[in-house]
Amino acid sequence: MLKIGELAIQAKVSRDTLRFYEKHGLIKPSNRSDAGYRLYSDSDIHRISFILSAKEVGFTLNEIHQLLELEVTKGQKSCEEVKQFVDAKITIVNQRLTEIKRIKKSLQTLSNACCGGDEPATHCTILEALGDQASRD
Amino acid sequence: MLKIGELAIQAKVSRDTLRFYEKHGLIKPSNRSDAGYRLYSDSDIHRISFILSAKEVGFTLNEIHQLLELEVTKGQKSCEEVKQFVDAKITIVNQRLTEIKRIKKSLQTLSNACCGGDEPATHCTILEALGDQASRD
DNA sequence: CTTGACACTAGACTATACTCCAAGGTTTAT
DNA sequence: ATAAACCTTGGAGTATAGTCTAGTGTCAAG
Repeated sequence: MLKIGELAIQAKVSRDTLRFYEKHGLIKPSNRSDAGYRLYSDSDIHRISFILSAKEVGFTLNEIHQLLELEVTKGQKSCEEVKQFVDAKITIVNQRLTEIKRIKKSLQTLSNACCGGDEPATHCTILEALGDQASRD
Repeated sequence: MLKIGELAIQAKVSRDTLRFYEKHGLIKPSNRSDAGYRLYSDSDIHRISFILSAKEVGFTLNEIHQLLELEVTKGQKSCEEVKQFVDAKITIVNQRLTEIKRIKKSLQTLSNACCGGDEPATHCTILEALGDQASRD
């Protein structure tokens, strides 16, 4: 059982963020101490790690909440409903994946094409680097 | 030369968003009509498309501004400086790429593993799906 | 047995990225 | 020539995701 400060360190977020996530239904302490202190289990570290990953990938806390809710609605939602919801998310993730690869490529073009030595960056613009790809649209 | 409403349609953003981006230095109309109307060139469509892509990938408007600024600082920043800045962004993009693949995989696990027919989604939780991967950390 | 580090709640404040509104001027189609 | 549809600015309002403060309570070490 971890107190909020301990979990905060493990999960690399602030205590306030943990309380904020709780207020918005994303996490819930396993129980409370006599004094009312939140007590978390180790599995909460993974839960928060998931929240942070999903956030990084561009999901809002609301969407993440829905994803985590799938756990809670056990037996209430039919499998097909869950599948449809998740498949919709996969579509979004795929789009984002395409987009991020495009950006990565142009950043790499920019990084590679621009330097020989300490020359001024006369031709270094992302839009030029991206231009190679834009013409492929 | 496009008026703001025309550009808005082409770039699939609102007029307000275009004015907002201008206020924050991300775009600038090529010139103004006699009446003070903003007039944009076709290249602005690509610029906005870049902004939207970069945003989707998780860059803030501030970071995007910096990326676009590389164009403006021609000859003032040495190539090495630009390269370092861009390489730092590539590192971030790579991290995000890893993260998004991880999430995608667990969403797919969730989608595949959970359904045979209309069974209740008893074992459908992302955290379980993610667990397979978490154990590989 | 008190001091310092930590916990609690409630609510105010911040940053980011829009989005909407008011009050007016311009353009265009009928 | 007039109404609809567009443009202008400035400023207010919204949603998201925290972050900070105040006032108070708890616990562990010296």
